[in-house]
Amino acid sequence: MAYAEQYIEKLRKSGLRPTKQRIKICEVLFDAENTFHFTIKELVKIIENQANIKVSLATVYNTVHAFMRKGYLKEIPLNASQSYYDTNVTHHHHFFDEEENRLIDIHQDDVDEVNIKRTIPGKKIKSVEVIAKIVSDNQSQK
Amino acid sequence: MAYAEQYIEKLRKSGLRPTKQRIKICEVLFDAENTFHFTIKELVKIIENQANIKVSLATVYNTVHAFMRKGYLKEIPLNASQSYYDTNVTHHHHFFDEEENRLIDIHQDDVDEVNIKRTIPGKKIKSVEVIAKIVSDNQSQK
DNA sequence: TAATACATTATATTTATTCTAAACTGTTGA
DNA sequence: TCAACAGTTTAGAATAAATATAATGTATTA
Repeated sequence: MAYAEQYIEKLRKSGLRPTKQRIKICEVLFDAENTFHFTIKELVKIIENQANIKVSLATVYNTVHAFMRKGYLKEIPLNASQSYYDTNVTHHHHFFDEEENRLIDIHQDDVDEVNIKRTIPGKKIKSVEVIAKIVSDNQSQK
Repeated sequence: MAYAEQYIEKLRKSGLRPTKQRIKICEVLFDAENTFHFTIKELVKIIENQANIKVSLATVYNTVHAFMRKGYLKEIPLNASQSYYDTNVTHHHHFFDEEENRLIDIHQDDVDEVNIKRTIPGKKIKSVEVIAKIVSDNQSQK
């Protein structure tokens, strides 16, 4: 709760009113020592477990989208039934373990700069994401 | 229709019965001179427009999934409300134009090999996909 | 502190996708 | 060739994520 002030500041600076729901969501997302991945469903569950306040599903969606627009969160490009979000907004990539449905960060230093030689007239590259799908490495493979 | 024979062959080889619905879907997907991207909804529309036969939505889903399992199609990793599929199953990457909701192929030669230095014990990399999001390049930007 | 613009909420709605169970069809082997 | 079977198609129902709605509540402002 000690961090509430800085979240109020953060929200205000980006033109979002610091409501108690948004501050609570900030605490869940940005108090954590490490960045992490989540789905809306998981986020709702965390809020339910650690908060005394009730936050409606619509608010969670709205807030997550607002935070994305402000660059506090990013969406991980994955074809999953639910969207995955990342509190780590620095430039990095992901392994996706399809067997365990688990995302693992790949630090930027662990991937050579992705250099795309082709350009599209009138467009510029906003972001580059690498998704490496991984599966069990059964030794006994041909 | 001249290609029907080869589709029958293709389906049979992969253990799928060559039904008239599947052959029709093959014609739509693989007769095209160029590879292309599509959503289920778009595929249904194409089939409706160029076929005399009626194919139910469930069959389209089943067939697309069967073709994916066989490696005839692949899914493009994108957080979109609908899944995007690609008839180009060779190793390549994509631009995604968020403003126009448009996918553009990036040929493998236009991207340096993505070399991931990190490994996960017991796992091996199955596929590596690069998604480059592009936006309008307004000259007048700081 | 009143007015107002923005937020939250419960609920309904939308939409993609999956499921179901009955009817149908391609294949196999006699 | 045909019966039997396993795989397939189908319409419609079910599911679930995400979005819209509209009434109520709250932060901001002057």
